[in-house]
Amino acid sequence: MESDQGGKLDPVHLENQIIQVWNDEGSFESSIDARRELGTAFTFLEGPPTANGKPGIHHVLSRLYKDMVCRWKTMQGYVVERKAGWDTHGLPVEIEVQKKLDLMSNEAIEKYGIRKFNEACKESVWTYEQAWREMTERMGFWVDMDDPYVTLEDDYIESAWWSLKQMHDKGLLFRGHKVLPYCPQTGTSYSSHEVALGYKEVSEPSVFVKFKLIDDNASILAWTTTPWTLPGNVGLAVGPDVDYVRVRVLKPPSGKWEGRGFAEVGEELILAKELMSHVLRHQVEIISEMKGHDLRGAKYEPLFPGAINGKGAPSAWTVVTADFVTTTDGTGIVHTAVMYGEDDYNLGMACGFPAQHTVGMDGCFISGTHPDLDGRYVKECDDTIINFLHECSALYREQEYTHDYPHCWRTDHPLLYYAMDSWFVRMTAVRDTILKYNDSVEWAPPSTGTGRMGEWLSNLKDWAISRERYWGTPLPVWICQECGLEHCIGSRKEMESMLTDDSGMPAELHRPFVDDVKLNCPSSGCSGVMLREKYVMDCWFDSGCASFAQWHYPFENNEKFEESFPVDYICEAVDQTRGWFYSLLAVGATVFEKPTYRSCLSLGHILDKDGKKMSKSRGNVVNPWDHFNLEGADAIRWYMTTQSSPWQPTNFDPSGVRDSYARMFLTLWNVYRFHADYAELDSFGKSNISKPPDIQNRPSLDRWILSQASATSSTVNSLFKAWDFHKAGREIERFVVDDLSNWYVRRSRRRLWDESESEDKACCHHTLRETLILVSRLIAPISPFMSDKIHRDLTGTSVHHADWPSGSELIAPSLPVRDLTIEAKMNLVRSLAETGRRIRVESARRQRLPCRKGWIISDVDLGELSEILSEELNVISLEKETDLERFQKIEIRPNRRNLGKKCTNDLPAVLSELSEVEPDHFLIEIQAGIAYLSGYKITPDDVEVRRVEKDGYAAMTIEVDEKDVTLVLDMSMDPDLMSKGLARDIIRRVQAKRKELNLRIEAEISLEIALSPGSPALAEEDWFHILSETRTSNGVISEDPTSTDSNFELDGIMIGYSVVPSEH
RNA sequence: GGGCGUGUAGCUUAGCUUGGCUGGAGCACCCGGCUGAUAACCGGGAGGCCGCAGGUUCAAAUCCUGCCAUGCCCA
Repeated sequence: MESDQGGKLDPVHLENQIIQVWNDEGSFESSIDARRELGTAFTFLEGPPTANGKPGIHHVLSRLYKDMVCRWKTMQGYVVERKAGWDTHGLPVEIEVQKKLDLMSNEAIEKYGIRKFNEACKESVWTYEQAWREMTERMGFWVDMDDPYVTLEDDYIESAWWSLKQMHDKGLLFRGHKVLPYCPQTGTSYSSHEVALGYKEVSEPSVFVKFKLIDDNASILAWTTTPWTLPGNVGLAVGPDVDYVRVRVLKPPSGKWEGRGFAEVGEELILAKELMSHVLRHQVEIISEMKGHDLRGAKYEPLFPGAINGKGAPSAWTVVTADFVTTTDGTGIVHTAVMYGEDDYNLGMACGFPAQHTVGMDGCFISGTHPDLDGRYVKECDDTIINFLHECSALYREQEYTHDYPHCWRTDHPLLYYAMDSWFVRMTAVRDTILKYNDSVEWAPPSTGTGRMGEWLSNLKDWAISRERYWGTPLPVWICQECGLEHCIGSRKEMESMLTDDSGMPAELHRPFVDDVKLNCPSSGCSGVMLREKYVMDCWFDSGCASFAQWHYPFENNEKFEESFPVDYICEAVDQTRGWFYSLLAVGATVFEKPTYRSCLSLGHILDKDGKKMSKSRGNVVNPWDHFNLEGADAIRWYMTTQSSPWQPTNFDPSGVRDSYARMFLTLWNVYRFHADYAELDSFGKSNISKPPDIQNRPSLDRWILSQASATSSTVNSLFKAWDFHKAGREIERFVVDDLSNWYVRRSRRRLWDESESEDKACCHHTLRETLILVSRLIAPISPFMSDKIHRDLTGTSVHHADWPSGSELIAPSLPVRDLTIEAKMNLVRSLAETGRRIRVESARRQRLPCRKGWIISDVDLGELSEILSEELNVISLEKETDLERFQKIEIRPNRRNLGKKCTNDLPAVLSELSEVEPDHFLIEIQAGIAYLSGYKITPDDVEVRRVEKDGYAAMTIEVDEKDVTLVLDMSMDPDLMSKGLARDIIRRVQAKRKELNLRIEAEISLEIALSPGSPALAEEDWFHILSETRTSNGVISEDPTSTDSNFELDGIMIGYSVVPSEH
């Protein structure tokens, strides 16, 4: 045990020492193994971070809550294995490498070589692995980083392949299109993240186009901001319940007509009624009105005949209804080109429109679209198209339109929404199941599950899982070049069995190696060769497989997987709702027909102190090491836990970490040091602990703190169960600071000064030790370092191997019994002690100056606690009293409003007389109706009667448990009290000096006190008290306070003192 | 543009589900006290258009609508 008495806490040193101990002892592993005999697992699944970014303070948050719950569950007796994981695939990695190698297009990557490119990606993935490991260890997150799952490993990929095959075999995997923002210059489609990088405000031509109906002389008016999509037009969408009108042009336009386009007098147009004034520039008459669904099925002439082959698609070039049509802009009729808009594509699929491209992957019109357009870049054709429309009388108006439009962040070209070939998992087929599974998850907070996740799931769309990228899990689908058979490979073994003679097993399960693998077509009678679809998979698919792929299931560890699925607990920030939280549920529902997890804690984000998101570009990312190296990890963890609920977005305040350190850990540490120092003096160590005295036989102060500790433990357990970790932390902090430090230890200090062995001292040692052990267990999940230091010093074992005090299903509770009576009494005592201090402030009587007497007017019997209270109040005797009026007198005060009306000009005289009457007597006269002042009759309405303390008393009444309790203090003064007060002031100064001189508690001193002639007389008894309290072996009283080393003023009188350590 | 959150004292926040006491804490600040008790503690003070604007109600920080700011997700 350390013996640096008065030594300062060095949290960084303490924590690093504990880390060393954990490493030396293998504490993490043994904390798991020690629970195996109970045999109940609590399974945690680590959401894999990517190690190609530097870890920031926001990463500490999720790792904290992962760790906290796992430690807590371990203490409850569960076997909690924690395998680390790394997410290693995906677009961000590619972008990083592309930037580094200056490969700004797919063409450039392929020219550079996929193999070399992917090698660079693989390397890049580990850039910050070391930084992550160090952060993880330093913050005390116990997770097995030596045997992590890694999504780029062949074993992991094989498991992912296996799961995709399960989906394929269930008929859930299909080929379709997905409309994505696409840059023809770089040949890549973009994620929303990348799209967000490139929004720009642009002005472009928009056009109102007349679609001539067949067998009717009217035209339907539609509007588009992308004229280049018009050749691909195959339908017009109207809102089923929107009101439309058919109008006839009456006159040529009156005002100035800008740009191309026109309408003849007598021409008939159809558009939404609400938008007539917006759109039309002619005077018209309404011929008829109709709803959108009345227009359904109307056929019209294609603008670009031959651009799209409408064979076998009877719905092509007809009017259809769609719910997404609104009348907020345009004409209320939406031009639909299946391949160039998400709504368009979905509508096209639903209506059976032909799904054909008019634009190639190079961004140019496909040959056969129109002689003037073929082979030209679409964004350069706006003018040609508008001219063409004008010439064939299909243009009503053109209009410049300004809007935000996404541009390529690399080349600055406008992106095209483009239907890319894509592979999908048919999530729509399992929507109801997955909703049901979601309901079974215990979400914290519940609103993330019902709201954000529920909302998302009920609008579930098919999952586009293929990406035209390079660095990722390759899509394991091969297609026969002869018969078109699609085959999904589910294992390396299966692949090997189907290899063609001229192809071998790939060096690894990545591009470009798997691209070269050719397979024999398995369908009978076909001898075709199968080639792989050259896609990689969405990296969310990777992480969605974590529950089984981390174990290489089903190729290995089947038992391990089966007993850990569904997992009990996952925890990530709320942005993972549509990310990992979803992909886990999606894979679980489709492959295993089970929810993947039972409970999910979704955390709020950490923002900077101004509520702004932390980002590298803003430069407001907080480096966790700034605090690891200052207040320590415990303080950061405590701050994060207690600051707000886990799901509340929190503004990170560095001074909050400091506060947590100062208030919680410094206080706890000093309580612990107090115990440790005296335990050492008394040889009360872990090796020779006497049998603890029965709690019932300990002093009431001890019974009280143990009862409070017990109450706190139960509360904390309930709060943990309800995911209210913040409230639990605050409750522990309140207990440690208010109950333990500021009351129990302060009140017990004197008990341990006693140098002789006593029963009372033994009780105090035991009580403090037991309470500290309990506290260290309660805080262990939140702050694993200091809790372990204290627990180890007190018991010789790690707190992380200890049992949670109460509320476990596996372990019997171990709490001291509650004593509600003593809790209530102590509560009263503490309230009265505070009341006493307030009385003294109001009566200007120093705390150190004792009062002769105090009285409590209450029916509660404080018993032995009465002694504590009299010391706190600094009264020589404290008595119980029933008669409050004994200390009171009445005062009669004028009611100026009433008296003023009655007496007007005589009021001053009346008031003067009133101030001189004898209140008791005058009150009787008022009540009898015979009271007169200056000839005016005084009624009860004219005065206010108040009860106040008699001179020499001060009192205050408080309410405790709905009952009034009054404290009265005797304010009288005499030489004896003055002497005692003086003695106490001297003691306090001398003690401060002893501390300043850094004297050991038992060190003796020589003391000189210099009392000025005017100072209160110091009684002999009080002088002896000073000598003994300050451990003075040689004391003198002199008269000249200016000749001593130090002096102070008391009520205007100078007092001097000199402290000299005695030689040994 | 759509969905889901957040907005309370200089800072960090409780209260909002279920409307009703004087909107409660902590830090920082000021005054006082206490201390062999620490960057601690106690008493008191100052500091609030509870984001803004409407509405419902006898009564709104709380319920409803719109707007603003901010964050996440989706476009």
